[in-house]
Amino acid sequence: MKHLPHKTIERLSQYRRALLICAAKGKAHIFSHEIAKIQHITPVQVRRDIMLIGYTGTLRKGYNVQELIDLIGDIIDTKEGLNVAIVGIGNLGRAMINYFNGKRTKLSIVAAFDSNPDKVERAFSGVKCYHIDQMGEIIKNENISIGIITVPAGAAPEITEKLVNSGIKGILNFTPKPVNVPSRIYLEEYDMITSLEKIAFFVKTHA
Amino acid sequence: MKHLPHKTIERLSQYRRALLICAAKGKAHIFSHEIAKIQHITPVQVRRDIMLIGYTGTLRKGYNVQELIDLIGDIIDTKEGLNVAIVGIGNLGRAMINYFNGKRTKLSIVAAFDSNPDKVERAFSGVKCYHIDQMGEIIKNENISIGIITVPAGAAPEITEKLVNSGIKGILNFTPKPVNVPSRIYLEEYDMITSLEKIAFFVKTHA
DNA sequence: TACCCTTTGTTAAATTATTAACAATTTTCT
DNA sequence: AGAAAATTGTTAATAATTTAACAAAGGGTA
Repeated sequence: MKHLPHKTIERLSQYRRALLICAAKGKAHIFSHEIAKIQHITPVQVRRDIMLIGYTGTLRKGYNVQELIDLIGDIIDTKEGLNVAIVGIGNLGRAMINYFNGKRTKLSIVAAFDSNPDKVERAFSGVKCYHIDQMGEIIKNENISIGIITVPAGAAPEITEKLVNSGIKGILNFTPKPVNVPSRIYLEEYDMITSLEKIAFFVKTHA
Repeated sequence: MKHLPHKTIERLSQYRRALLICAAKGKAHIFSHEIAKIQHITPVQVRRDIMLIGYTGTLRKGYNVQELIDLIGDIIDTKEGLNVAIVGIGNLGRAMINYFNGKRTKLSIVAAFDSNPDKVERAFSGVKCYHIDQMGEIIKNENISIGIITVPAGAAPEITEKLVNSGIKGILNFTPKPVNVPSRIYLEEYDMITSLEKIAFFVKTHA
């Protein structure tokens, strides 16, 4: 299989989540237009994405829900799963942990870090919190490959550097401050304010 | 001015934030490559975005920081500002409120809603929480145009419907469940799990 | 002055992403 | 059997986005 576009990867993740819900309801097959409806996109796009991963449905029944779930899993997940750490146990950090607890996934948050002594050595929704200075050690011992940054913006560069030095492979930065990482590390950044300002712009102009 | 691309709007919001920091440091002028460095993009893209909004820098000094901030404000903000409500006072909802409190911006979170009686009538970081049943009334009285959904996924469709019926203009949905809105309403959705799974994929394939 | 360096503004090209179009296939109905 | 309807898979077309290329301008310097 050749390159899968970034956007396709994102949609596959979302298809899988929708499919898992369908599977739980006992639905065995699904049509492209049904998936499309759930995700507010076009059926063509769904078929195209599915084509790109080399799966084939049947003409009258559509796609086999479980097969598609499994195939997307083969593409996105690693067999053993990946371990995740969260840095910064504020409201956002706790939200992430809670968010994850329900889901069954190949990604597990296995450690948290914070600089506040009141938080270290405590567990948050089952995830133990360590002091930031222990980051290098824990990340290596626990084989953690992804770090989520949910600290205040000012601390982001320093935390990023620590994560990079600890041998992390991917980073999700939720602070509004863009951070720099070596090109071997995959970086994703999301900024809530930007999302809101974008909505504001379109509300304003569409009015 | 003609259509500004979505991506340009997102970047303008980010440029402005970077520029505000520069201005606070007393920097009066900035080059496209400096902005680009901060945002990890190319200088050409910065110049192109700035061209699209009709601003012009000077050849030897670059762009005037304050002028650019003001112009981006003219584009993104409304003069009087927009009011925002947050629905669901869990960790994520509180994170959003805290996030906003520091920033000076034309968007203000003026109300929160929750179904938990222990939370209603309380204030969270200065934002008063009402019962969900009061949504229609409060949104009209407070002239709220944007709603942020931070409830558990299962409740998302019902909350969305209430927001729509209350006359909201834009929605930011943080639940993993895609919601349906009439086309007159601007909808933005963000799903943390998708972001993480995307990172996982690239960590896996880039290894 | 004449040349070099830097930076903007902008057009053109390339790339990426989405949408349209449609042949092929299977089922259902008459 | 033959026609009609629905759906997939795929190629072609379109649209959106990014990147490249480069002329023009200004300032420094020998």
